[in-house]
Amino acid sequence: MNSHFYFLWPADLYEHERRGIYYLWIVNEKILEYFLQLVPLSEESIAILTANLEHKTLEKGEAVLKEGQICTDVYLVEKGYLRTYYNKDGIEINIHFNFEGTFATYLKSSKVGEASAFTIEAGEKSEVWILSRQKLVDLSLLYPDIMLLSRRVISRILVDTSANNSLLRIYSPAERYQYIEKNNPQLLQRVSLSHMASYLGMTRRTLTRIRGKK
Amino acid sequence: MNSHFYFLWPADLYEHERRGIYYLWIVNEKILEYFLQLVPLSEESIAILTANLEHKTLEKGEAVLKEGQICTDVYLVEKGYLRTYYNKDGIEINIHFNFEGTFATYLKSSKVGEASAFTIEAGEKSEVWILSRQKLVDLSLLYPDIMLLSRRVISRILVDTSANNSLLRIYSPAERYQYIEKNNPQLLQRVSLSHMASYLGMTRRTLTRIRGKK
DNA sequence: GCAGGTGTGAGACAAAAGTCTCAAAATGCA
DNA sequence: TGCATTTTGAGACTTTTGTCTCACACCTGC
Repeated sequence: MNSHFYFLWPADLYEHERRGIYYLWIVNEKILEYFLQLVPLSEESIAILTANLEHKTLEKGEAVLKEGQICTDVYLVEKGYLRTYYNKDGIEINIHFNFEGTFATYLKSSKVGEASAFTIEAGEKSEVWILSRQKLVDLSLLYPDIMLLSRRVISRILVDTSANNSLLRIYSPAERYQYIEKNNPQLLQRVSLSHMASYLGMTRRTLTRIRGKK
Repeated sequence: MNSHFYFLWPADLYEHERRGIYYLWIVNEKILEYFLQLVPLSEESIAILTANLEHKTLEKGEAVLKEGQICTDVYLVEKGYLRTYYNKDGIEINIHFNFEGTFATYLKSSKVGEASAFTIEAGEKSEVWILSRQKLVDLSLLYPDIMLLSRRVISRILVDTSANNSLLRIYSPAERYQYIEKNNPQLLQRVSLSHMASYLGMTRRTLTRIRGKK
């Protein structure tokens, strides 16, 4: 995709370029919806955004971001899910799971450029769309609706990741499991119990004990 | 403070009004610095912002936001500290502590208007400045630098509150204590052990055991 | 169908954390 | 200074969670 062309002269698109964008629009209808759920976008902004998305197919276990790398992109999950984990002495501790329609990135002190403490990889065979954070900033300066979108995306990521912030503090292990069972059952259906255990801040043994008691 | 006057005709301030603002500016030099650390502001924006700040002195245990209330403001701590806690069956579980120069609010799904699950009260005798979130939004539309400020404030709050997000998941109780000891020692100096315990996701007994072992 | 990898459930024991309690220490205030 | 309140440290015991282990079920590809 010749994204620079769109970036520099968005108003000057040739007809065949427009057709190209229209084609993309059809292909990524679902993805577009995810953006439009956050904020209404003009046709031009949609074209620019779509042109700047990069598609990637990930096999299970394939990483989009590895520990120590610098995270320059935002990942939007189309299919499958991304698993964010921390490696503690060879043991993976799951921090977050991103399912269809959600955004993932490594945000630390809200700056681009800090080495990631986490690895983000596909939990199952997945389709993701990659959006450069720098490009998002650049486009924000030109398009007010993209500025809004960029705020919402980052804000959504932060709210999502901190949603379970107090879970471990407030609830007992059994209560945490019940909370997920009630509020996020798809987690239990799609994520293995071993992964759930570290996500819930307990060992696999404790988790099976809780499940057994019911 | 006749904040509406400034809000509607910021450029038309009378001389004595300007003097009023100048006076405020002197009084809140420290507060102003907290804003300027986040983003450079024009003199006009500073005047508007300062005129829209409301000062409050809080006794220890006095709340700025109670569970069930709707949080419409952002609180900036000048002196003392704010304690955010969740009430679980009569037991207070501490979620966050806000010291001098930090911002507190109840952010849930980044919307204004959801009843707060937490109470925010003074942990010691405190001086706070209150800024309406709605006003921040309104001013953002008029002043680009306040728009930036508003983003930074919210983003700062989110990053701060989610900084310890993975602490409970990744570290053992003893490691959590050591982490705080190393990265946030003022917490241990100013917050009582009972409050620290629930913040660290353990009981007071466990915390004293950890401290005793050193 | 079968071999090999992956995920799961549970027993046995060890270790850690929680509960209840109370006396000592620290703090605040008149 | 002295009294009342709050905060803390720790003993004794119970309950929960973790560690190590192994057998079994379930896929998947050959």
